[in-house]
Amino acid sequence: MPVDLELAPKQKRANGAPCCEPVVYPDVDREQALRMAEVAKALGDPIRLQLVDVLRKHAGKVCVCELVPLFDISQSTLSHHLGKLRAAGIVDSERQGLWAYYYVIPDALEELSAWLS
Amino acid sequence: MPVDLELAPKQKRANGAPCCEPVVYPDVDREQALRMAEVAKALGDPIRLQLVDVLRKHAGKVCVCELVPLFDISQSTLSHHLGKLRAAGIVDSERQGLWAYYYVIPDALEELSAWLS
DNA sequence: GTATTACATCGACAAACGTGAGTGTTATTG
DNA sequence: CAATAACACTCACGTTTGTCGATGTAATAC
Repeated sequence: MPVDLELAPKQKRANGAPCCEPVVYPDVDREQALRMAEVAKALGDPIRLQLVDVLRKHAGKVCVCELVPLFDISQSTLSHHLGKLRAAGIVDSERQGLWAYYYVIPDALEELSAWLS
Repeated sequence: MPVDLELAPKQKRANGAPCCEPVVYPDVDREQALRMAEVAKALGDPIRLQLVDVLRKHAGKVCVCELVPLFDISQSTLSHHLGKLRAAGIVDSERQGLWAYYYVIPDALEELSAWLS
């Protein structure tokens, strides 16, 4: 919201004097920021974002062989993206014979989602 | 939610036959994915995430000179991060004499936030 | 006018990234 | 058994990233 608080009428500080006193501080500490940024970074690729979208909407376990034809990338690149999502703690997978099934880890997106709301 | 739908009992496809028919599709189209991934990517760095946190919570325009002492990075690096946030359409700035004031663009995070919820 | 401050931009660097071709591993089919 | 499918992993590549020091630009203070 463009509240347009008073823009503190600053003055150039005297030689060597400290600049503006900071009057605002982050509510989110470094630890939280690291966790949420890791999740956001993993979502920061359109293919990975669509992957998560598919997995979330399906709300079950999806075979990689169903994901491959949805995207215009090679199988190895898709595997790489799934690996990134797993490394970020967003998804996990389960082997079943020849097939691998991926699913979204419940609550993995919650902290970021809550912060954004 | 770990609904654990039936894991379709796949069978190895015959030589040359198409693999699994995809039964799931993304709800989010390519355009949306590109927009949201751009925002997520910009939030995918802990310093930028904290920057956005400060600017959002303050709900007004914040002078760069107040932001610099909050983080353990050089002024030029901070400027670089603010530039990235601006390029992603998350923040904008306003010059006032020697000082620059940054603020979050209303609704810039809305699409991503809604998708995550 | 001169000195100095606030901020953005440039140049450089190592590290990480997205991508595909190729390879390896394991399981299934026949 | 042999052939082959599904998937992850390795290697190589060009691109992007985060970082800092140095420089540029514009405005203020004296």
